[in-house]
Amino acid sequence: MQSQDLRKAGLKVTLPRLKVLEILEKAEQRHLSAEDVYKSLLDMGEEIGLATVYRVLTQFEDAGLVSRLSMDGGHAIFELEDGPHHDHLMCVRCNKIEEFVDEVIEERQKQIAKEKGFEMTDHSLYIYGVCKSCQK
Amino acid sequence: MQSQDLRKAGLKVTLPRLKVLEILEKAEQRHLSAEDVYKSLLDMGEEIGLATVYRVLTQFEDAGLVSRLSMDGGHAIFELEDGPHHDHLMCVRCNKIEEFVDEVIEERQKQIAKEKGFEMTDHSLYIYGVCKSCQK
DNA sequence: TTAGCTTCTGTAATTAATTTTCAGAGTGAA
DNA sequence: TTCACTCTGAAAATTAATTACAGAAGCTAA
Repeated sequence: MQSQDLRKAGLKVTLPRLKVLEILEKAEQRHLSAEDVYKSLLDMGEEIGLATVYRVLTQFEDAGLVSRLSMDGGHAIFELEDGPHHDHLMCVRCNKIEEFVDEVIEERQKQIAKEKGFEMTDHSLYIYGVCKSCQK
Repeated sequence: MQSQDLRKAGLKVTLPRLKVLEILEKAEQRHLSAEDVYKSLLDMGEEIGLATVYRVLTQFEDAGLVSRLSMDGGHAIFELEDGPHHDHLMCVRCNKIEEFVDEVIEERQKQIAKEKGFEMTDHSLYIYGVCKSCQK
């Protein structure tokens, strides 16, 4: 029940928030820009302003429901925070994003932070390349 | 001689370009935003427009003299391309950036790209945390 | 060194993504 | 159901970065 997720996050249950959450959950591609979400809403016949989409996504981010990834070119994409931590592989041709989990790298990063005297709070790793289907 | 670097990059030798290059080379912190560079120019008494700074940095990037890093918050910082490839450790308090090189991670990344059928072209890794001097 | 073609530069306007303002509408605790 | 407080939409504002344009260098060749 999505309404519960919203309430748990300290957010009132409103139509825009329910719809945005629904889109994030049902999207076949897990990584969406604010614009993508906005377009999906229009496709669903929902009249929700772009400013509201941004607002809702930011609230979800603050609530830990989604995470924001800053892309090159100065725009952001959002993904639902379910499952465990993962990193990203991104195709430089079609912009498709794949996820992966790797313990070796996770471990090594902690190690490096420690060596440098950092108290690690987070990290972000992107591998860029040409995906299988774009290699033809 | 900096003029040589510019000419080699196919860029005419002009005052703005020389000055920007000089700042990138002499800065005590290797990671500067366009705004930072602009302010440094003003401090040096150079009357160079911000648009020119952006233009010059972009040209340097195209020429491979500097690389552009997209930060959270949608702005970019630039660093001089000397030395070997490295990744970044960033303090979430003071925004200071440290660099590190790690073969284990480099190797593992190639491995992962291969497993996923990607032809890896690049990657970017940021470890975020609180640096030693901010931990007090 | 000078002529002159080409590439720069500064100023101001423009773009793109995102955020904010403000007044009216909706939500939900009592 | 009431009512305070939060939310929303539309439009304006902000921020980072890019672009247009006309005048100002740089630099190759003579």
